[in-house]
Amino acid sequence: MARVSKKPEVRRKEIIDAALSLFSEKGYEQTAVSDIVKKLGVAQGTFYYHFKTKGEIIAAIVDSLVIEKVDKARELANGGGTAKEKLAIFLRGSGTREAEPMMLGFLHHANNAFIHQKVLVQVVQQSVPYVMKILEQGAEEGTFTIRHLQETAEYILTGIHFMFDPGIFEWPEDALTHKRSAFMQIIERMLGDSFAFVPFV
Amino acid sequence: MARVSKKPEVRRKEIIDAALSLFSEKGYEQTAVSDIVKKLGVAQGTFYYHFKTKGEIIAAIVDSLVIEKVDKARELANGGGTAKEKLAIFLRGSGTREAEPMMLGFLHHANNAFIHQKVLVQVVQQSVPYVMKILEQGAEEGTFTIRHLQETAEYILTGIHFMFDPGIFEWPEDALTHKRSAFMQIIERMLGDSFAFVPFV
DNA sequence: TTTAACTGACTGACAGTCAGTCATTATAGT
DNA sequence: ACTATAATGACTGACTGTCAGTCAGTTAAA
Repeated sequence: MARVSKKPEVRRKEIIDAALSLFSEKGYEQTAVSDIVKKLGVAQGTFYYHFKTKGEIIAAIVDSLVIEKVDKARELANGGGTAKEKLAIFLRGSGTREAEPMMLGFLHHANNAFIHQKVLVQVVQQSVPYVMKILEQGAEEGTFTIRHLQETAEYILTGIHFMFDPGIFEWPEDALTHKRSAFMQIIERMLGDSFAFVPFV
Repeated sequence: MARVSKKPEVRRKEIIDAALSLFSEKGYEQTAVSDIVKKLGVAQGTFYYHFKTKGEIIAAIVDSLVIEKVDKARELANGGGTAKEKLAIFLRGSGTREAEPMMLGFLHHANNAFIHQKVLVQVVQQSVPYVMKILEQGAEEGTFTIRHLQETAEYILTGIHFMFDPGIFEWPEDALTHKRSAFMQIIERMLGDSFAFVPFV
């Protein structure tokens, strides 16, 4: 075969892209390394020159997904607006078809559940500081009163990322809108948002 | 080989038990069907006489785990005590070493993440009615005031089962006690528990 | 000339198959 | 009641196809 040498970074990216596309179609388990290299027109050894195992390619994909999602949380926390607005945006943008670059089909394939879970746990844990920042801002603005800052942030993130992820809980499409607004209200009360809820004492 | 015929229910149970024990040691992926039948001293065909695929044995295991956990929620909901007490018991009993029969080692093996997830989702969804019942009781007792009954139950269950499951989030042992009590307080406020929290208005 | 990227045939392990075996149980003939 | 015979269904184990991972050797580029 006509042999082409490329810089490792370039080849790695090619391999990752091809893998991602196949994982989206067939799922991780159902995609053979031989499928990936066939799609690229390289030998199987090439794959193993750049990646130690088939699983290692997942680590690479997971990392890039996590970074992307956590970045959004950071930007939101550091951007402008009231805490309440930021939180609403955060909720609105979760569990939707958009937001994902092209990984959507890949992550939500039933066979990739465990990768999905890894991503979510990482995203939740790494986003905690940014949500805490938003909550602190809300406290300063007088909108929120919070006792357990970190745990509250963790719990909100868990709700957003696990409950509203279409790959975990598969809520019917029409129930989602209602669920999301209910969730927003529940969280507002959790945050002691005095403008959102007056207890009936 | 000396051939022994047994009733399918008996054989199935034998196979499930052997599989469970091996999954605990080595994980699901790392256990070959040939390992399972070797342990039992039967032929490989016997396995495939009783189960269509290797994966099917998981469905059987998952089902029995789910039933067991959901049963506990139902008993709690139908038993005696105030709603607040019941909720406390529910929180206390989650994410601990005990409570599990022998599946512990099996579910928390890193290689079984996806089975674990299936169990959790099923448990959450099937427990919702029982937690709702507890919340309704709390409303009647005047302890709780709740707007979105179902969503609140879903969110509480998600918190309990995902956040506090040692196989998903791996919190350090000493942080757990504090986290659990913080979680209880967050939930009490979420439920508008007027005896637990007075907003600083 | 050296080195780093690449090759592709090969290996071992595994999930799943299948044609056939044997123990058990039901039925019929005496 | 007491066998012979048939039918059933649990069980066998050698076999197949597929796949992750290996490695000794090849070639393009620096």
